Amino acid sequence: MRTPLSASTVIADAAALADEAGFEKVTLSAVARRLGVQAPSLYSHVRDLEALRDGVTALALGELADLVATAIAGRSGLSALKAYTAAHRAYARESPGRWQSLQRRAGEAVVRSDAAKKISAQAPAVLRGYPVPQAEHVHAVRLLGSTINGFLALERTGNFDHSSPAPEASWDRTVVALDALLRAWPVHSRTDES
Amino acid sequence: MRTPLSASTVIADAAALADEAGFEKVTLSAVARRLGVQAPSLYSHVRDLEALRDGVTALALGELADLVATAIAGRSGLSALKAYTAAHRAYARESPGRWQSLQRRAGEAVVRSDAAKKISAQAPAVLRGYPVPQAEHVHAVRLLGSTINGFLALERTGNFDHSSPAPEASWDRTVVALDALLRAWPVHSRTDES
DNA sequence: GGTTTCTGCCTACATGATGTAGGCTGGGTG
DNA sequence: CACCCAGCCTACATCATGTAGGCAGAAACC
Repeated sequence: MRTPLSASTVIADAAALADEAGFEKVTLSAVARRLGVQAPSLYSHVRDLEALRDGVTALALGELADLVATAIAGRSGLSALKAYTAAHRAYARESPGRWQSLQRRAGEAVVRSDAAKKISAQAPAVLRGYPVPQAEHVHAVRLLGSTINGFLALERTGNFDHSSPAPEASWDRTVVALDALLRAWPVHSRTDES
Repeated sequence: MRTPLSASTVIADAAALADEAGFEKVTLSAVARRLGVQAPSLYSHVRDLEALRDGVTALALGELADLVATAIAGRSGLSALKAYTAAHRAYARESPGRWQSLQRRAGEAVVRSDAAKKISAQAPAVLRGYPVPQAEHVHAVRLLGSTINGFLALERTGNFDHSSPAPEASWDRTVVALDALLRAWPVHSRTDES
């Protein structure tokens, strides 16, 4: 073979396969076929199937972190929120398999990765433009993540296919609603009960 | 064997296996082992693996629809919203594998099932207690579903494990936030741009 | 009551996936 | 020039899906 395989080559090809056929179709034999080698050859570069999948997850995490970072740089408030959400949605649309790879419990190594740290610092950064008290940041971040990921997941699994209008409009409404929610957050930040 | 197998027996056992080991572990051979029969025997009751999984999804859809129906009966406003969300969360916690089976694109038969129709009528029912204009119902329903499913998915995949406090508190905040959002909805229902 | 039929699980098999063990080869190094 | 070893290979064990066809026992029919 011209260029020798490497862990990153294999993982990159797995990611491409995921985007084309869905993350659940990522298989050592399929990747081997695409690379024109025999399946056992891959085990020198990747420990096992789980490691391959985790590799794709780590790759996707890094890519998404970079995209979001560029998108929200120099923005705040609604502008930052729109950029943040749009970046997530764009990634989910353009790299569906990679995005899928993020919707699962990944190995410890991935969870501890720099990309993971970077990503989890981005939502709080967006929140800085809103009057959400520090103590409430966790909750706001979780709400934000839940809504965004949830919307993209439902859209992807076809949950919105049997009602009109197109998800597009609902997405815009959702972002605006989140903005309103964050701007009005103090209202809900009572410390007694919930 | 004492009692002969049937489609429902097989699917029920698959659902039990899903709750114990995760939906992705639902396999014809595993179910056959649990039932004490040989794998090919199952093909008389279930067309193939996809049909088995769809069966579990349909089962879960029906169970969840019933639980939610009981929960929201006779309630409205925040009370209905709390019941609606709590029922979803309880189902996700107590039947994790069945809940997982709902987070995927299911076959046409499942989508067209009565249970599916029933479920998709429940969120609009909760909305009746809120001043959301009819034309905006779709968007509100989608937002509601996105946030609830998204939260449960992130919680399940361990996204909240590395920050405190426990998801519990964020969940309550989220429900309250959704209530506030729905009560204030008219504010966002401008028809011009988004 | 005996024969027939049919239902429901069986064995046998083809295919394709994961993962292990160990062999072969060609390009870089003493 | 000989050696070595990195990197891919073949061979194999195991387990999953799905098909084909066999067999046995209970129900149905004469």
